[in-house]
Amino acid sequence: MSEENYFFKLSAFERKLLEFYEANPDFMGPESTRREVISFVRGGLKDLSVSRTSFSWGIPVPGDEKHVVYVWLDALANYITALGYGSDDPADKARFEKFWPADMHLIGKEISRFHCVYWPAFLMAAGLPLPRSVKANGWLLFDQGKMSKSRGNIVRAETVQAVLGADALRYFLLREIPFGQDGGFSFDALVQRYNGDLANGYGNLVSRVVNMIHKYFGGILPEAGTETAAEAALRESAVAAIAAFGPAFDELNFSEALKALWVLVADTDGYLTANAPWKRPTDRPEAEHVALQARVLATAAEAIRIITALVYPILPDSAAKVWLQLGQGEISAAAQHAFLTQIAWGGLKAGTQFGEPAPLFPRAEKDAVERMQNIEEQNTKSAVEAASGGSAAKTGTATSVPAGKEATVNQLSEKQKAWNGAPVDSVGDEAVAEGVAYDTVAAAAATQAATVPAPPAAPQVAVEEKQYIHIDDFAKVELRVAQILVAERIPKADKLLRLEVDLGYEKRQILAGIAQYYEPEALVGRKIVIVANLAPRKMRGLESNGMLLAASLEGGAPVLAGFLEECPLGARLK
RNA sequence: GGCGGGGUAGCUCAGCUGGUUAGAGCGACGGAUUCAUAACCCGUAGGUCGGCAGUUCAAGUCUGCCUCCCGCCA
Repeated sequence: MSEENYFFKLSAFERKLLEFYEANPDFMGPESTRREVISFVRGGLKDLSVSRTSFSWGIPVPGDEKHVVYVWLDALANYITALGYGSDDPADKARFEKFWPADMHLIGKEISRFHCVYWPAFLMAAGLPLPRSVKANGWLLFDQGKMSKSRGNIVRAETVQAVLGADALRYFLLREIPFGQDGGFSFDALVQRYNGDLANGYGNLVSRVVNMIHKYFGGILPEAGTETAAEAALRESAVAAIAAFGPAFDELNFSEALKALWVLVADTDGYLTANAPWKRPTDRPEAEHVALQARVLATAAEAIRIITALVYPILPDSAAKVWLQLGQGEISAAAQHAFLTQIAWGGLKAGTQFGEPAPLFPRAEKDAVERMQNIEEQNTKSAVEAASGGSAAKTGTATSVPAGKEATVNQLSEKQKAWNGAPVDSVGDEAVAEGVAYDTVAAAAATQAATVPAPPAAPQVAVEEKQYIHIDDFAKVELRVAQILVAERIPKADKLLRLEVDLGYEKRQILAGIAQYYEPEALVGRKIVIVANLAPRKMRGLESNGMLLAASLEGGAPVLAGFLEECPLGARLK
């Protein structure tokens, strides 16, 4: 078969590209990718076919519309056209000026050629600045024997989030898998990391120190007093952790950064045990013991403060809790003022009122793995059902999406071995805005971690003009007691839960936007209040008949309405 | 088939320009302890560093061949 194509004269850029790589050693990473790409270019570049006439879907070539632009030329160009390149609108132009060149394209390693060779050549040809760097991460592989029974051997981020929390997933991906390398994902490994590093390590350390400060000093941070050799050693350990963490993080070497930081966790644990502030030898005078307790606990708390500040990008939810326990307020505010990047020993002030101790990472029990597998299995089943009939569009997008996400998913499901969860839904948009290409969940998590989370919106108290309603208006609302029979997550919907409730006289399906706050399993059997005469509505293809009542807090978790005494199903509230 | 990256203790990985008994964490086992999330602390566990050959006074660490895994390309 033959057809007429337009070609991009890639061969003309061979030398320029090699010179560029030479002059910008940090452009590509990790090192393996860099070598691979350079060696590829040295091997000679052929001109690249960039149009097709054999089909019509795609963007017509200007001036020769029987051709459509084919794959990588248009795909890569999206990085800049999405930012406003080529537009006459001043706002678009300004946006392009502001965001281009991108600081980093974060991609999967299999598409490094397109981002490290073709894309720079296209930009050179157009006279545009090149992205400052392209970093390629590896794959997440699945433990074959364990999970790939049915065809759907993917794991969704929500599954892990539901059982262990999003922090746990971020931590696992960034700690377990050295950047750039392939890494295996398994629920066992995840739980092992979670229990070992988070529950037994960081979480337990925070717990013992905060508890003792409450127990021995009423929750008020005591004055550390004079430093002894032991405190000096811990301080030096903290300084070393700070020094190691930043550079490793900047190089995307998250696993090394975390490893270095966890040395401080272990040192702090060891320091506590060695000084045993909970035990007073009989020959130690009371006053002396109190001084020791003060010194040891204040020092350990300071180490925790350092650990927490550094780990914040990776464990944002947990770090925020610890920050409160340390009496430091909202960590997002500290992050905004760059307090966290200027972290140095000695930030805690004596006299600070500590918050209440609260568990950070409850130890995962043996059933955690099973629970995640069950959730995943159910999701897979529903996904398969939902997918039947809607696969036509898939093939088309697989070849034209630049970031490789769709392409990746397809390849993986073919090969039945890689893991690919659903990224948090906001990631996609941010990726475009920042000119960052996403690939696997690891990449998404990595970048999420590298980005300081946005501060929560300021609490808003709605001041509304008071409008009275008549009793008849209220009577129109049919509130009834219902019991939840079934609760399950809906594939690709991170907020919605599908509930089946029993009203005594009938059963019905209700969709509720509480998936981020309630675990489906925990809801089954609960008696709740629903609006029984709300007009039915379809969401995600499922019909919702009614709604459930919950106290809703601005930016906070909802609290389902319930009863203290027993009451029959279907009973009307009025 | 071509190019590139990998194969180090049960698991996940460190090991710079070759140099004393090959390391860390987890897991396992033994001990100690109770502030803490059956957590923490201490100690033990001995892996022919994928295989073979070579260079060298000396090789996971350099060279060649082989083998297995992975990516890109054909």
